[in-house]
Amino acid sequence: MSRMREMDDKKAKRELILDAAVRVFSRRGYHEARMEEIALEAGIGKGTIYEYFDSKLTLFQEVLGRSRDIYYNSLAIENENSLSLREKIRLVFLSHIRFCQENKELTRVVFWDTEIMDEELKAWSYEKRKEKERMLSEVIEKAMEAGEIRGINPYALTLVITGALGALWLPIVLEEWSGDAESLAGELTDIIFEGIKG
Amino acid sequence: MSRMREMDDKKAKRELILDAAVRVFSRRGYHEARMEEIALEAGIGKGTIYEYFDSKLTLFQEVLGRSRDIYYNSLAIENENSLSLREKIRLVFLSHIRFCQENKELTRVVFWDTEIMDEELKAWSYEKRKEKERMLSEVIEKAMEAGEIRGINPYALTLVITGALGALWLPIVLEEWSGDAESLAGELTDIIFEGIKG
Amino acid sequence: MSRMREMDDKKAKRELILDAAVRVFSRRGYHEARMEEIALEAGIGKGTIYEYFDSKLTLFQEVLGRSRDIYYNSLAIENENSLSLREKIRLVFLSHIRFCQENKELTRVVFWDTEIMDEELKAWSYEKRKEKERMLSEVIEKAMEAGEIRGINPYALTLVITGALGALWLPIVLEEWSGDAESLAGELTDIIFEGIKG
Amino acid sequence: MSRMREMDDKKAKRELILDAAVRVFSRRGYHEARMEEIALEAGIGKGTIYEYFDSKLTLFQEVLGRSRDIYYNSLAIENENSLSLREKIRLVFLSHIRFCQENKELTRVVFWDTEIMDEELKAWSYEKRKEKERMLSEVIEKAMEAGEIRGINPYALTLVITGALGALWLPIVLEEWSGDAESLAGELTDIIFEGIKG
DNA sequence: CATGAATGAGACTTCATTCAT
DNA sequence: GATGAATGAAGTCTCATTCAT
Repeated sequence: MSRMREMDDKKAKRELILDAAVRVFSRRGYHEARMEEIALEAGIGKGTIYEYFDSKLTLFQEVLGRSRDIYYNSLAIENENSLSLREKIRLVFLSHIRFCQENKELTRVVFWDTEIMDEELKAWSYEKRKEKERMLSEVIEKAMEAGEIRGINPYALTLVITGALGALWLPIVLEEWSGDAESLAGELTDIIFEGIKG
Repeated sequence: MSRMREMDDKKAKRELILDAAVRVFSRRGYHEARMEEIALEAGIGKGTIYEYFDSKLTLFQEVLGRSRDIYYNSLAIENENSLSLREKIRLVFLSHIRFCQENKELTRVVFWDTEIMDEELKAWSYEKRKEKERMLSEVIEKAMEAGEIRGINPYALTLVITGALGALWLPIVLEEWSGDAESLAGELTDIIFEGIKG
Repeated sequence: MSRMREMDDKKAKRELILDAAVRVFSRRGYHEARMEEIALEAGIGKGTIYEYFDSKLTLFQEVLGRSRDIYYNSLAIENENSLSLREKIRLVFLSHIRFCQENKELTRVVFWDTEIMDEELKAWSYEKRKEKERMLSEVIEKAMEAGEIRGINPYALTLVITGALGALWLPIVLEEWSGDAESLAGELTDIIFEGIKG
Repeated sequence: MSRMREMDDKKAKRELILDAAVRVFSRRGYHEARMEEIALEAGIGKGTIYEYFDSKLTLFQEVLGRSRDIYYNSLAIENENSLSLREKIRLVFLSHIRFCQENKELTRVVFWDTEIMDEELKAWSYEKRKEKERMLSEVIEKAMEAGEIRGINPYALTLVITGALGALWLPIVLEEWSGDAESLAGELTDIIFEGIKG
């Protein structure tokens, strides 16, 4: 076998393992994923994984890294310098939605949260979130009827608001952001109400 | 000891364990948390936890449930029916930020994602996110200079956009949302640019 | 309270614990029995058992010892020296069957071959059995000398009798056999004396 | 390694574990037996046992089941239909004594009335005993019809025979009795057939 | 003396990783 | 190189026993 072909084989088997790992990590999360299941999914022996990856953690890091790279590449906004910001943002949203729709397993690895989640807890969690969404939607529709806000898709607004909330805890908790709450709350609300159009 | 006092003690010890558990689950995540560490943190013996909670999962469920309840109660928007939507949204943002600032450990339990996160991976993850933010900020500032958008806090806009993105994968992947990508992307962009004011 | 009364109380509580222990050991066996269940059954606190018994093993040893004493006393063949061997054997069978029928819990403790058997207990158990065999052998040899029975290996007869006794508790206690004690004792004795030859 | 050899190895290791388990269960009983001790006895690692058996209980069940099968097969009286009842009974005693003498550890596992006995095992155990009794009763009744033995209660005879068998293992295994199997079997049969009457 | 909350040694079991074949 | 049987560290949980009240 030529050295070229050998390397291709080597690369191909790595790829095989990574593909299997994406699927398994996606449906089990890191801790519930078993090396044996990944090997089985890849159709190879358990020990073979260790020929290509140092450890479970290493494998996961590569899976996560590649998945995120694929995701970020799919956003592809840097190549579109001629577009307006509006168009760029629209494109980001569009690419994101399409990526998620077309790569559910990759998406799960990239955005996965709370790994344990036995069925009871999952249901409870889901209900709580739905309740929050229902509450928000109700308030939004009332405000729309009252003419306080213009006609928009309430679900889209829900996404914007809950999204900002979800994005807002990490810098505070992990990066020790300690700015002024009043100003930030005001600025966020201002953007949502007045828009950013120049 | 009076029966009254006894019950207080019983309750107090439960509370003691829950407090310790919040701290340990917060800094380790569910799987990396060790029952022994929780006991140590609470200043009690390993077996004592099992006098108050059936299992590790049960304990975590209570910690998560209580943390979320505290969080949702802190938002407290239902009692403020007289306020305008604008004011309500501002209040939600404000409460959220203040809660996160004042209850970092609780926050971590409530919003925690991807539990493994050894230091290397955490750093890598952080860098990737920062890069995304920098990129966005740059684009935003350019658009602001060009007069395409009005003068706003770029970081606030970053939060709105990345937040919406972060909120957008779960319904697609877990709830099998399969609406039209084009319309949703358009509506989201529209909200951000035009605002929602009536 | 008088010293006399105190000692009665002390004795009464020991008795209370032993009674509870017989019931629990009988239905659970040694290893599955929980000290807490014994305390509950006795209507006292868990710690109180340790005021009267050094350990679970000690408690079991006393329960086993007393149960066996009660059993052996119920056989009561030594006081009946005037009887013929045939009548003695019939009486042993009869007493055994009646004891089993009337003391199912005690019976279970006595005959349930528990695996614990620390060295001390094993020795005690062994000695008790040997004593029973010696007694039987003596009686047999006397009867043989007296010409009441023909020349046989006394040990073999001991095996047949103690064997039948050992085989006789399980159907009574576990399968709720409730036939007529007199007839069965008679039939067994008859077989042993007359043989089964046609 | 050839697939044939592999399977032999796999089987051999199972056998290795089962052998070690017989020894350890025999000298410790179920509850006092430690998985680590079994592994040590087998000269393998603790985890290896779990490659071949699901749990400690499963392992014990197989040990007990196999031991009993070996014992029951050793009795082998069903193939000897031409023999008289007297000869059959003598053979049962003989086989039993020889089995106990030659398989002390197996014997201990078979006759040591362990308290574990989960429901499945209990049912299995009960069924096996009932089967033994049925077989004996059948043989007895046939012999009675044929006039080989006189009219007696077959159940009583069953008790005498199984009782003697049950009484016969302990002196052999624990007290290292090493008398002549032929004579003892003969003497027991003689007592049962001829009776002891002078 | 009586209690039961607290304890921690020690059991079973899992599973990432190794290594002889 | 590929394999999977073997490993043992490490985790959760139990329960006899202790001891402050």
